[in-house]
Amino acid sequence: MLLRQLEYLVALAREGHFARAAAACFVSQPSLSAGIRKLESDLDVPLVQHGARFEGLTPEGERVLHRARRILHERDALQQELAEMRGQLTGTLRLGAIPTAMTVTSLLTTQFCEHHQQVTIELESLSSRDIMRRLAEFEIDAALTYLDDGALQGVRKFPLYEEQYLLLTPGDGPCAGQSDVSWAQAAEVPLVLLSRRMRNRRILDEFFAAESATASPAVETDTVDGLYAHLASGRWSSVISHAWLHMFGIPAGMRVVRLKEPDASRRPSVGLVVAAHARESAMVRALLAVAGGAGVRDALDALLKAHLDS
Amino acid sequence: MLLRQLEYLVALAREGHFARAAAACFVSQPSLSAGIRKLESDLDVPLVQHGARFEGLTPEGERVLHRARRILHERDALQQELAEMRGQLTGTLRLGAIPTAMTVTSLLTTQFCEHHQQVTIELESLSSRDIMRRLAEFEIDAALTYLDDGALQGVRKFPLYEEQYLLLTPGDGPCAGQSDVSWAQAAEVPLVLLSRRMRNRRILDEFFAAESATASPAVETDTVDGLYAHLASGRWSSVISHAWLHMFGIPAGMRVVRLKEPDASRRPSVGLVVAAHARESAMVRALLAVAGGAGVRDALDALLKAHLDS
DNA sequence: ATGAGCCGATAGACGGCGCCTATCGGAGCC
DNA sequence: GGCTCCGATAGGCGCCGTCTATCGGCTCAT
Repeated sequence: MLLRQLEYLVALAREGHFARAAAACFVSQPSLSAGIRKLESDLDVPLVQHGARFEGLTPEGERVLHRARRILHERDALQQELAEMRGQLTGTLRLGAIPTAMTVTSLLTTQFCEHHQQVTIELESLSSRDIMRRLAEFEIDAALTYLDDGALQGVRKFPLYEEQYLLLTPGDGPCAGQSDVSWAQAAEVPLVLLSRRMRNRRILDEFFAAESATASPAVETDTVDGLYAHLASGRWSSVISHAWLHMFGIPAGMRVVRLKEPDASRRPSVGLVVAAHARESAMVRALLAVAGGAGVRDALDALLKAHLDS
Repeated sequence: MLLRQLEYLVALAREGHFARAAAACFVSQPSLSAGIRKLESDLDVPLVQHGARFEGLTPEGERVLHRARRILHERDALQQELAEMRGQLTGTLRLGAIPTAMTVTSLLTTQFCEHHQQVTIELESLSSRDIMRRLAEFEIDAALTYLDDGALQGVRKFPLYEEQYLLLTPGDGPCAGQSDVSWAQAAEVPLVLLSRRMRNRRILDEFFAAESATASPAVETDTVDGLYAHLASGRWSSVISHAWLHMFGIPAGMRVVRLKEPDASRRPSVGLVVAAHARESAMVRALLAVAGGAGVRDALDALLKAHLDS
């Protein structure tokens, strides 16, 4: 049994396609095919359902796949550990983030890159469900997401900040002059919001519902930049997270107004999650060290204060 | 990096000797040497301190060694898992036991062998410290030892029985007719006991001390069979665990007398320990399944009752 | 129905490297 | 100084992982 063959299996399961998996492994398609068959003969068990096309793994194949991921992860951790002993981390830090947390990743990555200049970072926008899957399959090292998600199991959580909400509204709009607005008020203005499929939106809807209001956005989109793109027209308002300020600031001609919180202690917590089994990865340890000292919460709070004062 | 090379490294660390490690891997000495050097060049780090003789691993080597053991263990677990899916476990169950628990292992192994006829069992007598080391280094799957040992860390415990103590004494001796004896009384008769280095003996000494008595054995030995060998002469008595009855029974011309317990709730607990990381090993799971249903405690209790009644 | 296109398996050749046996160089020891 | 033990080196063999080229079969559209 060769580690290479395990890589083939993992790639095949990921790509669901022999030729693409081979390309991902930088080998020819026959090589990958042969590797899989060799693995099958070594383990004396069929791993893939052989047919005209790729039709998934056998039950045994799934089990082997799981083990293979663990073995390969151990190997990667070994190499990272050695790199760490040499004084510098190398390789790739693979980060995921839900779209609404994407904006703050730079607060982490810039500091991380300063400390570990040999590391390249892969940052991917993912749904919270995908984050869990990718963590479990060793395909990302860590992710930024809401921490109060019931589906977060088998992970370790590291809070970074608590989300606060602002109404971003045209300077000449009805709410622009107020020091704060209620959620019910906000529901009355023309809105652009994220899609209902997204966790951020569902949180907002809960706040609206708490004041017996319902938001009826004119536009729904599934990315934060898509949302801002619409705001630029000056026709709409939106409810934004204070964490987004640091990325886009406040578009020209607009104002932010704080949304009255029914209960400040229930601000949704956003933070890093890492697989419970990744505790011993040098890369993850380095990330957590940076995250611990990054002062994300304070930086965002200061930014919020500055924007509200202006 | 090849799995084989990791095996070489583990073997080398274990044997402390290139030629012996090679023999353990069933390869020639140059092959093992080459494998180690290849591993060093692949990882680009020296792993062994190269000198005229083997002088230990480098710090990096120790780290790699640790990872190597984990990787190889994952591989073994994979193969066991497949064997389990085929309906029968194969391979080797590697068990350790402290000498005083050695006698009861057969209660587990016989049942285990019945359920899993393809599995061979390696049973080794080990000190409790060695048990911890071997578990950590993936060299044994599980072990029988005292569970109230402070050094038991990073393991999962599964109690099997609580040790009760008996005075095994010549039929014509002073205590033979009594229904029970105190520890102070027992300290007065000529004794054969286990060595002070052994945990069982230290437990006995605590019981003696609780009655302000001190045992002064005429003979100390470090194996249970060595102890029984002396008892055969009919000159000595000994304090035995009730678990030993099932192995040696009661030698001809001798009697067992129960030792009065100051506090029955403080009987030392004996059980299985497995490495915390071994939870997902098919072999370990099978062992625990057998151990759970073996009724070791009841079997030993019944045996004790039978011998005391006779 | 038939041909185009995609997918995975097969054939055959090349080359790396893991393994062997045989031997060497060096350290420690009577 | 010779003996012994240990690990490194030399050189050859053979397996197998890799490649390119091609085949067989399925799906789908014309």
